[in-house]
Amino acid sequence: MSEHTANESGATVRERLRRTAAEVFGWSELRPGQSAAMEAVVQGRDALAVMPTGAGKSAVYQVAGLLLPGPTVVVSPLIALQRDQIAGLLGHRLAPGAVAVNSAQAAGETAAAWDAVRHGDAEFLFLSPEQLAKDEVVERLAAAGPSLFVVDEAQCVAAWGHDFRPDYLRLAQAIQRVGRPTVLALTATAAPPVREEIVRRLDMDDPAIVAAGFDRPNIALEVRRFQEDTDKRRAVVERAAGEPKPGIVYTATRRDAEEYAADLADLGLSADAYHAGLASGERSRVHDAFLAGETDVVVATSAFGMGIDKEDVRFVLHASVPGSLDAYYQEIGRAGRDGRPAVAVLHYRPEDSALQHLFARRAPDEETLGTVVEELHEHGGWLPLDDIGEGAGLSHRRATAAVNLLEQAGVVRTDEQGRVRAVDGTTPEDATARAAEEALSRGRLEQSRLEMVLGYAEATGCRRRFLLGYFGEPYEGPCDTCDVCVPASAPGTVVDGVGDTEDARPAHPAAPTYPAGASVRHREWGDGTVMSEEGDRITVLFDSMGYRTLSLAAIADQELLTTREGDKS
DNA sequence: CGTGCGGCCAGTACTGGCCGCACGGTGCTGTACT
Repeated sequence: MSEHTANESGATVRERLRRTAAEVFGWSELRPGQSAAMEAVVQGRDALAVMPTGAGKSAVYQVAGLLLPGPTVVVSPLIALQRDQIAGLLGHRLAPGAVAVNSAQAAGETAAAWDAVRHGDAEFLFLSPEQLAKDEVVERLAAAGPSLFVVDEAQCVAAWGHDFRPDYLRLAQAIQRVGRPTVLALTATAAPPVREEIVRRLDMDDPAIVAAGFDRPNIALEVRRFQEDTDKRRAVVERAAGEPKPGIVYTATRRDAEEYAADLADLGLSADAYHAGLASGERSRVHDAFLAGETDVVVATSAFGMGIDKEDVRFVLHASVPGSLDAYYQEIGRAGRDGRPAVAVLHYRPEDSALQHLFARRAPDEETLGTVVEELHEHGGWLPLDDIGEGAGLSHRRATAAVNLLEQAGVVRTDEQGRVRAVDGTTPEDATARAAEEALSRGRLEQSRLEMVLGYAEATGCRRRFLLGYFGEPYEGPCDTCDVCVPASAPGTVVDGVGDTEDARPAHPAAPTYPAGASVRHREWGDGTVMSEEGDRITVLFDSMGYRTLSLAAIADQELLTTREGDKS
């Protein structure tokens, strides 16, 4: 970053951003969230922007990247998303070059991309986190001197980094190695603890946090509870058939996706299944047909979603509970982007949460952990990550996941060259035990996230208030567009003066309350932050225990909670 | 943790029920073959 940008006044920066947005991209005005995030990064400050899709997240790095001297690196989880972003950029006549480096393109294309970056012909370089695990890629990038490092879909850091795509948890090291450019993390959905985790994992420095409003008032919220699996299935199919099209049905398993799609097709609807087990050709066909408006319903696992930029989705049904409200809000957020009425219905059977429990609690692979620990202690010095577990035949992914866990447990360190070693004074037994404890604590947090989903499903108060509270947004309610505020028996025919409505609202007791955002301390569970208040219960996010719901009566009786003065940082 | 499927038995000629076991989600990558 040059002196000249660092010394600019906010007003001058705002003006330059405004001009660039207008001249290069043709955007006549910037939204408050967009310009706040742009201003921060142009002035060299890290930023995390939590903005709903459609609020123009990409514009933040597109405009800011142009005002900073070096190239902009954009880490994106899917190659298809990288393509979309590049196509979007190249669509603007005056926009600078944008290239990608990934395994799906020919070697010649990759070589040309690096040339363009080296010669300053490409302002934007798109990469997966896995690319940054390669020394060669890191070295080339470092030589290009990037000024801005963007992590798009940053919720992936928290959601995928721990086991599925462990290179997400090594981005912080990669950022250091390419010269520590300013870091910009972008996501559509992230509850406060997820934001905190993104900031911590990317090692962001006092970031500006820009969070636009979460509420999507045109999406009606509904939960239906079932005892029997067959009743639930019938309800899902009937609902999907009955609602205006197009829509998405989310299932927990690939098999369910296939079965529901077949059931809907039997009713004469154009319905496609979508999941990661399909051939890639079929996946693109389903994806493209849906975007083109040729499909009534896509029935999918969580594989379907990122990159679905479709305005007129009228419903998102869940045939089974998702693993977190973060995932849930992300998925239902694909409905009603045109601002017209849409509906999100969660079909809930308590038994269905078993699968998500399993995913949340999955223990780390102890054998891999043992192998990695042994290797590091035997070697003693700094070891390139890819050499670890090589003899034992561990995949890059498994070895990286184990190293990440050990690093989080504080028994392993990484140097400037991306090599790792055991921290002095730790024994192998110690290392394994602490890593296991770390994994256990993470499992507890994951489980508490699932508990919040069940809390939402069984909420007796306004669902919108519950959801928004989870994302740290105070909301009074009633919303008049959820099944609690407007009972389903009389849709659209709410009569004024119905006695129940008044009674359903929480009383306002004279006793001390715990407003959302208050810092509290529990006798046993330590420090936490109040997330939401519903009726006679509050939900608190504890630093070490995850989410817990407490009854106000029990708190009062046993003097469980004290309010902490001031705020933790 | 819950579900579905294959195997088995019982004991009747087609089906029904029980037991035990395997399986369950998300994508990048590089390499070996056609």
